[in-house]
Amino acid sequence: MANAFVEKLNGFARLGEEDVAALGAATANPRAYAPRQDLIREGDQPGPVFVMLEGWAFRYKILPRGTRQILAFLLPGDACDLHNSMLAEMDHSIQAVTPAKVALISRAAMDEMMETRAAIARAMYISQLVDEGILRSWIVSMGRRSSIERVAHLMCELYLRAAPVVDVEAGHVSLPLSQVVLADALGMTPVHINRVLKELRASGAMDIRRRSLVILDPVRLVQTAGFDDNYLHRRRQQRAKFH
Amino acid sequence: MANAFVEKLNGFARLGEEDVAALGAATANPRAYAPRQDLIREGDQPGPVFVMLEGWAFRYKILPRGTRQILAFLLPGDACDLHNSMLAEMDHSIQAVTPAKVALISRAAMDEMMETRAAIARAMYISQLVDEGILRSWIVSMGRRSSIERVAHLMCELYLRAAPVVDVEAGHVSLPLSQVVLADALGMTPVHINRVLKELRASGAMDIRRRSLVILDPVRLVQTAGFDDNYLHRRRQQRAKFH
DNA sequence: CGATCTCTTGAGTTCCCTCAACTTAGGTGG
DNA sequence: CCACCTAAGTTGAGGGAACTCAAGAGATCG
Repeated sequence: MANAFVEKLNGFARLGEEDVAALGAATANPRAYAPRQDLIREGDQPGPVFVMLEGWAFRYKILPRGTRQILAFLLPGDACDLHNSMLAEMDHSIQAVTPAKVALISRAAMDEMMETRAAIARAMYISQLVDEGILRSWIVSMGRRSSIERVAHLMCELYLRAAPVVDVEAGHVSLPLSQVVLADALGMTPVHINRVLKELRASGAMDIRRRSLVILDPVRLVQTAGFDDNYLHRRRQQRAKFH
Repeated sequence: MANAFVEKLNGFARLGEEDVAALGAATANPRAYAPRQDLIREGDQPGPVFVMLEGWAFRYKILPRGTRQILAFLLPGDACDLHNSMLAEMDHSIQAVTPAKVALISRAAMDEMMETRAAIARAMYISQLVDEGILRSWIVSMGRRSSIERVAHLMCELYLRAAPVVDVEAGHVSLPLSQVVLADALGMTPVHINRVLKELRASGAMDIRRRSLVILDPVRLVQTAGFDDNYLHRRRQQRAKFH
């Protein structure tokens, strides 16, 4: 398979050879970003579509008081909002977590692909709907789940999203997120995240060590999270399973 | 102006006469919904695009434990996800708050409009981006704002969104949301919402009486909310001001 | 091999929740 | 038009989840 982007889109709509070729060409010259480097900042004028080929990134926003809220994680294969360039300015920033390779597809090239390649267009739209579903699931988590449920839920989400695109062996997936990052994503403090992780570890459900996530007891984890994968709309996909 | 939908889209892209006519035709036969009636339920197969012409609704999700999280408010002029019909099933439900008039635009009719009417397509895409921005701002609120900031922020958002489409006189706008609904939207309990509203009332920033929102001190409200309207992307719009 | 970031643990505090009772408003039928 | 009924709003008291502050241990890197 050419790259994570192609792989992901192919999970949403059956791509033909020409589609794959077009996507391959569009992502042929990725740009490298260092950890903590911003791909784009709040207030910037949106330009090309970003496509993560390697590495992780996140969308985030800094509040007046200096606190940070992470809004989404971008994994290999994920693309940033298709039509963003229609807006006058970004309302949030995007930053690399790990060293990352990111393809920049110009507005014109993207438009052309969307017009001439129906399968790609379809896959991109579905992908965007899924991203929105994830946003909504985060709102649900923050609003109505306890901290332990919230952490467990995010781990379920990230496991299922990461499994198809990174090296994974039986419930073991690399998770390059510090506790500070997790805290800012889940609306908690790093101190409390630490205690929750300890608790999840103690319960035997999962373990996070050296930046990798090991799901020891999938059933228990899904149960404590109250996790239902319907919002990821993985019908057509080579669904990763919990173990 | 024909209706709230036309008015809203015209705020995002300059519509021509033919565009307005096409939108008018597409929304000519709205369906009526009663308060608490679901427009569509989680698990249903998505069909036509919903367009709110009159009344308020919200997206929501019920958790296994029976708690509810509201994910977004739909005001007159708002449309539900353009490409939703590509998904196999809804991952959340939508319910009317007030008596509502809702146009149902079939997938085919919508596709045709998007293809032939560039201004409409552009406005719809921008509208969707703004909706996503609102989702993200809710995540920020839930994650990093105190309860009083959260309430104040939602009031700012709803005031600016409602002002263009409903009867409003100098900081006074009708707000048909019970405290239970507000609580489920903000991830709090009705009891606490009540106390926060009392506090906001006492501070002189705003008042909610008989289902209407009165913004008494816009500056103070915006300040306590830490509100910045950039995420609503109202550049081209007949921007409602706070008073 | 010091400097810095990340993680861990403890102690005390606060914000928001739970439970419970009461008041007010709105709507319906007698 | 009032009597009743139910939904919505209000207030108090007590408890608990998560926060703040603080300090030390463990990694990671130039």
